[in-house]
Amino acid sequence: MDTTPDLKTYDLDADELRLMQMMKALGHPARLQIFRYLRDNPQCITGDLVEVLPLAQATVSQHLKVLRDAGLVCGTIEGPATCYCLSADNVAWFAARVGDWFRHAG
Amino acid sequence: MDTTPDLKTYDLDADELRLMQMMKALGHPARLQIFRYLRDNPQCITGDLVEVLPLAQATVSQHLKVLRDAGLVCGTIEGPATCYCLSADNVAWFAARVGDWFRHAG
DNA sequence: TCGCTATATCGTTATTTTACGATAAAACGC
DNA sequence: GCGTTTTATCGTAAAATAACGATATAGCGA
Repeated sequence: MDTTPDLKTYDLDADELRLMQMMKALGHPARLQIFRYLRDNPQCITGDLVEVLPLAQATVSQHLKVLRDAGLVCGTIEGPATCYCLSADNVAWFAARVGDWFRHAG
Repeated sequence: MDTTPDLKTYDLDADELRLMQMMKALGHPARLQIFRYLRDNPQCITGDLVEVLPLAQATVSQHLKVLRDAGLVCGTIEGPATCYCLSADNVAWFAARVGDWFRHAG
């Protein structure tokens, strides 16, 4: 007899989950602002972002973690501060994948 | 004297807000699955999606509303059912905008 | 008209997210 | 070592989201 459970298998694969996580990360105004700031001001530190955004330092740090976990941003310790920049490869992957996924969809 | 309030003006413009809303809408597994299904199966009805997804009918309908509000999907009444398909123009806009926004960012 | 089908919306609960102040952790100058 | 600076993390409260069953709406056929 068949022991395989009757699961619905209309699932997302690993790449699609990654894509989804990135879109979820960017689907918040503060995080899109952070992303834009890093795009326009490479190599800035957390304090620069705190100054620009209407949010507490803890909140900005939390949003940075979401962007880091999504792989869109990386921070390197620079003395007492942390220097952030976009993760070029992953951002390029994101842009390319969105192109593949959506461009010929309409 | 200066009566303008000292607002932080590092805001998102209308296009960026629209982009954000679209990414937010797609940043959920069920909605990305719905989008993919509509991409691969144009002109399907709500019931088809309910059959494929492990969610109740009400929940699928709610997700469809989010996608509609984001402008990614449109539904037209087709007899007793509703026929859904991707909003070609807006999806193309999304793909193009992501390209602009992210491609030369890394 | 009376069901029957398909779907949207309502009302509610559980979960997740967001935001903050307070507190740790780490690097540097003195 | 001792402050100072900068940032991450913790703990928590408020708000938003996700999911469901139940109900309303609308079209079509008998």
